[in-house]
Amino acid sequence: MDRRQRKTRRAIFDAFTDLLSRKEFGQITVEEIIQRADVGRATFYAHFETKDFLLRELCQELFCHIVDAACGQEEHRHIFECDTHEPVFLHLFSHLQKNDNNLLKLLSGENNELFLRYFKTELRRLAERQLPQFQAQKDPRLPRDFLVEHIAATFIETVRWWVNDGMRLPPETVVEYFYLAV
Amino acid sequence: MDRRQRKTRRAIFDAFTDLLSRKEFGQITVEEIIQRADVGRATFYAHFETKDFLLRELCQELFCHIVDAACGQEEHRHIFECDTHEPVFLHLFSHLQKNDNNLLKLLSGENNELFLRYFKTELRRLAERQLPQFQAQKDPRLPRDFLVEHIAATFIETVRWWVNDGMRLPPETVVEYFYLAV
DNA sequence: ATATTATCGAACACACCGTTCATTATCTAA
DNA sequence: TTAGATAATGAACGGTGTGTTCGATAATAT
Repeated sequence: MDRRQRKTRRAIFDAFTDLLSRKEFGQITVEEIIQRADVGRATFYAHFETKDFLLRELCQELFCHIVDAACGQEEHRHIFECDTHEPVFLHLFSHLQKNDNNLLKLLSGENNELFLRYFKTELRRLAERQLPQFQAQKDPRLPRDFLVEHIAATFIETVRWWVNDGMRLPPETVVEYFYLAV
Repeated sequence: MDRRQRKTRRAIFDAFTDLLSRKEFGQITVEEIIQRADVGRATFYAHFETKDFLLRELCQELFCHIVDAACGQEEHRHIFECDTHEPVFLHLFSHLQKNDNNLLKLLSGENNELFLRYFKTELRRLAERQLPQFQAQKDPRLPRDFLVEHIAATFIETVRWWVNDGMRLPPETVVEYFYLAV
């Protein structure tokens, strides 16, 4: 990939995450992004079809890494610090607490449908892998897909609750709540 | 209230729910609403500050009724059919299945943050009332507000799962899944 | 019957979107 | 190192939707 492309791409990503830390996704305009990134309007659209695609790519970068790291698939570069040998979900909570990237604010924000969809998609993948561990505790009458959905949703709600509270609790406590709830 | 006001208000509500059954909330424009409602632009804004406020009022009408009916508080008019003596959550599922009003499509749609917030707010109210029934089954270490949040979220996710599946299952089965999951 | 109040309709300024294009800068491969 | 390819620039454009304004008109209440 051309160095010029990499540079503008990074500039846009940086400007975007910076803006995300200040205001709602829905309130952010392409105008603002390109101004902060110091990039031409046409250039932005040469890289991303719309604002939504920008978010999608950002999320994919983050979630894919987090979940794959949690699964012990170390094929991705480690931009984030993490300790791979903790139990999976604890690892996730730690990871989220360590390198927030301002993305978690999306969880408690207003117009974050897209963000949550991407997050949930990755969590479903994870829940699928970890399913036996939960099936053991739960009633066998529950349909498999229902259970997967439930685990993913409960995880997200737990994170949301945690974030709204300012992430004061240590990951060890939160993961305990998660396991007690789910 | 002036009969004219009631008429336009109803016209707008009708046009809006009609549109909701066809397309995403985010894709609906004020333009479309007033055209379908056959109402002047200025008139719309005389009634509702924005599109979001319109949704809010619609949701409040529906959810307040449903939850209050479920709680046995019969102070509201009964626009919807319902059988008040079933257990609360079963009652809710039945209610949702009976008079969909196209609102449930919002649960599985794309840009429904607002709708979900209103729904969840009402469900928290309900969960608060029903809390003892759940606390008995759950570990006492779980913080009260965490548990309330968890119940509300699990209910919504259950409904969402049900709706996405075409609401094929009878309310009795769904409520069983809900109780097994939560 | 009259004063009030809602609606109309047309226009307005505004904000943002996504695209186009000619020009300039930067890269890559020979 | 140079020639050809590729990317970024900047300015402008048409389009769509928003929310507001205002005088004129029609329905309502008392």
